[in-house]
Amino acid sequence: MTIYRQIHDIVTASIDEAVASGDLTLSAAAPTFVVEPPREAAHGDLATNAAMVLAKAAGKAPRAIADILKPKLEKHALISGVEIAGPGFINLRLHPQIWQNEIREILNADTHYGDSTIGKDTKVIVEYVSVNPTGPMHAGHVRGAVIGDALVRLLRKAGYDVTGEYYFNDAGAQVDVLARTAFLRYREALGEDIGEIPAGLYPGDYLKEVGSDLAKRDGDKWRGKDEAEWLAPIRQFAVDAMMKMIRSDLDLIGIHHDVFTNEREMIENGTLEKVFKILEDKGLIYTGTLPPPKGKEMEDWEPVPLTLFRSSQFGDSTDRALKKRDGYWAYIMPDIAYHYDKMRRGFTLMINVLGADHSGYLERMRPAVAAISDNNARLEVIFNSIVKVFKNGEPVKLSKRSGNLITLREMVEQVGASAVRFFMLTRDPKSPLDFDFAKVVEQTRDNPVFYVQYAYARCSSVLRHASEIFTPEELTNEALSKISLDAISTEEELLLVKGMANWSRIVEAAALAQEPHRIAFYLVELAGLFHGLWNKGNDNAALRFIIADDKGLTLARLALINSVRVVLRSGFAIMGCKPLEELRSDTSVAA
RNA sequence: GCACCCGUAGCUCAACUGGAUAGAGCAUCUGACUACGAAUCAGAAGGCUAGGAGUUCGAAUCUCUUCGGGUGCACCA
Repeated sequence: MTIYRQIHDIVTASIDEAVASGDLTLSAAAPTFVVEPPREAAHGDLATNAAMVLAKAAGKAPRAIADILKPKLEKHALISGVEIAGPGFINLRLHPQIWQNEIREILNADTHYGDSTIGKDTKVIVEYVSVNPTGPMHAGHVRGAVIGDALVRLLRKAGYDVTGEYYFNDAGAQVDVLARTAFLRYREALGEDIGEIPAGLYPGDYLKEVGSDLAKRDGDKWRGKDEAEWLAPIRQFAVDAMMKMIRSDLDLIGIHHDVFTNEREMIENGTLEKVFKILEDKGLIYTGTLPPPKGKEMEDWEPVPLTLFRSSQFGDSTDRALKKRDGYWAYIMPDIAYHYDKMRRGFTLMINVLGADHSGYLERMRPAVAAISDNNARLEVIFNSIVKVFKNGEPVKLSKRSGNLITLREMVEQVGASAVRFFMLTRDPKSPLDFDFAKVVEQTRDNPVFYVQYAYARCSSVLRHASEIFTPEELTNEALSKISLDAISTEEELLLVKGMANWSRIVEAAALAQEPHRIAFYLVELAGLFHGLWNKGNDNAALRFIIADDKGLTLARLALINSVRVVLRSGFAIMGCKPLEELRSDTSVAA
């Protein structure tokens, strides 16, 4: 149990006690209150707003309620001081042993430290990347990929039952274009001069290999044949090749989805008809005419009766067409069917990570999910804004046409997977992000990636030195968790421990908010606490971690060091970054 | 026209989802290396949280509104 929860229980008990003794009368159930670290360290170790939120139900001023609770809290063994401050905050001071024990907790739990169970009854699917299989992953895809993967890891740590999924569209017009380009490359591989790739097809060289592989497999079997004959098999071949390429790109940054789902299979096995029938049975389908689109010049628009879904009953601004005028499915239908499939598989929380250019998606899909699940499943979308790429301080234009598109591979090769991942998580997904190649590898305070890695490397450095004095057996987490930690008592040391004790709260808050970037901010903060403590040792040799003539003190401080390493590793694990033991000038920040 | 997102120190961003005196880094100014790695640390200065109104014990956060920026708004995929 975390310290916060222990204290929360104690406060609850003191409220109950006050009610039982008649000191406090509540006209309603006690509302939820929080126990959290105060903004100002001078206010104590923990603070609660309990007295303030009780004010209404108790019909008393917050400070008066605090006065009633204060003596009851003071009696408690864990609490060394109680102060009432400001509008009615109750500030608590805890005995140092609490924090010393927290170090033991960390050492014992190892990277499971901070694990939570808040998600244990929720089956959640995170759909991310989902890039169409028409080319390699490029810079524009990386942010969403990293956010999605970090979210999967974060939710798992918070106890959710998580599936990370990739959904690819292998049934639309784009993959036909892919197939035609592949066919051209195939003819090229057979020795034909195909000239320039015509506009509208995919110009990239990556399809040359697909063409030659196809020639290798099938010989000249398709040459001179009608498109009707070769389109389907070559499309399949090309899509498989693209997915293979994308998966190896994703592997470069450590991303491995649990499930890959494709659109074609869903269309072919009749899911769309089935879902349509379900909506029809619910009375949500009718034939009608949509108003003309607003804000766009539509010269060829004319009112046409279409098969519509009553999505406005579920909060949409308009009903949506499910069939085109030619009677074939509208593009939204496979999406609805896909989300039906997610529901059928038992997911009650569906999170999609999408680029900000899909902002209209949520308005359309939420009603559909509500309708097919009878409001039992919730759809959330994390929109991530564009990443502006800079090289040598100059913005790099990303365009498929001009061919100067920066690939994921290029990014990873230049700065390393860990640095790419960490950097992508140093901002709220909604804000635009500048990715400057020079900045990401810069070894200064200004670069959060470096700053956190440096803290970890410093910890490791101390342990390397310590291993000259102590045996490996003396330095295991298990051994260190058993020694006396009374010596961990300076303000800076305790501040660091308090920072680490926050880890579980950060994990829970970040998971509930579905905001993995908070982990990055936390790590930077924790690294700062550590660097601060380290420098005390520069000012005063008695505060260094290794004190040659005091083995007991040194071991206690090594326990602290090890616990810092544990928490940093635990955080890195969610970020998907590899901690570095050493950062020599001849090695990169990147891992 | 409508919807969604954003607007916080000169710059880049936080603020634990309604809490106390709004915090960090960069840049500016002061200080700390016979190095458990100073690639760091300590300090100073910097704010009408875009403007206005409301909700309540309490607002950067919630509501309304004005302004400014981004994205999207088809039977396309």
